[in-house]
Amino acid sequence: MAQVRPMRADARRNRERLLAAAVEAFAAQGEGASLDDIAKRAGVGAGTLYRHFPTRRALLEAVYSDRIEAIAERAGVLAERLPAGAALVAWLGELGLGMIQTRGLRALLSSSVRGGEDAGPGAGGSSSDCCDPLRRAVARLVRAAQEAGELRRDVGETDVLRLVHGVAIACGEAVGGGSAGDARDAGNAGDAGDAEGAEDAGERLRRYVGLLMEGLGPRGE
Amino acid sequence: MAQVRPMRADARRNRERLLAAAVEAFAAQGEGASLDDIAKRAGVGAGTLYRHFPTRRALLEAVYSDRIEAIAERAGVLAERLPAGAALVAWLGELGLGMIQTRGLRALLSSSVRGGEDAGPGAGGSSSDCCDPLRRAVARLVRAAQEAGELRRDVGETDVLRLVHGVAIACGEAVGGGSAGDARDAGNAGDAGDAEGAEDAGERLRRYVGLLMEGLGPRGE
DNA sequence: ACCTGAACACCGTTCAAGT
DNA sequence: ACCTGAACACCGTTCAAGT
Repeated sequence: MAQVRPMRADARRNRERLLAAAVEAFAAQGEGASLDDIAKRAGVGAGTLYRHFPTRRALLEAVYSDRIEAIAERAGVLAERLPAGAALVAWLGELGLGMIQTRGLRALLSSSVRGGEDAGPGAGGSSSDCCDPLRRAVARLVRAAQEAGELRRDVGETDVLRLVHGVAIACGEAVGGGSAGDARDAGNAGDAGDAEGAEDAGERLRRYVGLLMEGLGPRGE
Repeated sequence: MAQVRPMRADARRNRERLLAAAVEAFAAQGEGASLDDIAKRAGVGAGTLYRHFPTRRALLEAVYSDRIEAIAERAGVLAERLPAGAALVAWLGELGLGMIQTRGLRALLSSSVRGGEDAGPGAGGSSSDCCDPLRRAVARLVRAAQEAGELRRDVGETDVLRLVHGVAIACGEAVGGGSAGDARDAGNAGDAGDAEGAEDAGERLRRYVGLLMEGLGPRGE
């Protein structure tokens, strides 16, 4: 499963450089950043990028897999410290926050959760997916919350993951991300009686996750 | 505001042809369809496309504005026939269905609802937006539902619009859309106890809107 | 075994030249 | 007043030639 022979020194170095350039590029330009540009900034030929990362998705995964695993591991911590329902809410908040702060992360979960589309060319069955740790994490939290009677039993992990993803999309970009044209707190403020003045994406996320969880609570079960 | 002088005959004809080609292209390839291709299929030069529709968004709006207005008008009909809360739910279902069936529609509402990003280059303030009819429609339904005590008062039209948009994203593509590689009912079925066998995006949408509305109901107000 | 960079196909956008 | 299509800059991807 792991590399049998260690990589040649120059290959290893090029890989590092590519990853470093990609981190910067994705942060600055979003998940659609020019691959050619990344190769150039890394000081390697375009072919070298493709040799190490055959698809854009492969590069995205390499860049964000650590982050994804870190988020997944938070599930265990929260599950220990909080009652099942609260742990689920808290974890969904953290996941959502990660997604609104990091476009690349959102793109990755997006293509994983929506199935098909662009889940990678080699995705015959479900095979393995960099978001599997998130899947496992949410599965545990969901099951625990259901057993504690704090979550309706007719929703699955995929439902929850999908809904959080949707909610994160709904919240819009976090400010200070990097794109041009910030400082737009006006927008549609003073709409009607909207509780929405200078609220930012993070606050919105918390609010929406809260609403969602009320809908997910055990009704007249 | 409207065209002062009527368009020259050839210009008018080219416009029609472009629109027809765009409808087909967006339906087949999604909102990212090649503009060059659209011009070619319409039998006009690339410059002509840009003369009539200076941005991709302008073309999208021209293609889908009728559809948007039709959806907005449904709000009035539903408001007459149903209690306020039910009317809102039904209308959100229709809007969501439109979005999961028509990628171009989703793209349009997306850039309108998420503010910023690509709301068009000439968007200084909020100016006018092709989704304004939807805004007005949802505003009426929301207000009515709140006055009837069937919707919490701390959510605004924009919240509701955003949430439906998110839910539609969460549902994924409708089958039979046009993309390659359908017939994927397996995917992650048999997950755990997931109520998710061969469920399609439409059913999911209804389910999610239902969940959402339970969360939006007046809690212990 | 790995790297380079030219080559190809494609796309969006502009603009001088036409009618 | 409108149209055409060549031209330009850019991007993703491949592959022969190098070391």
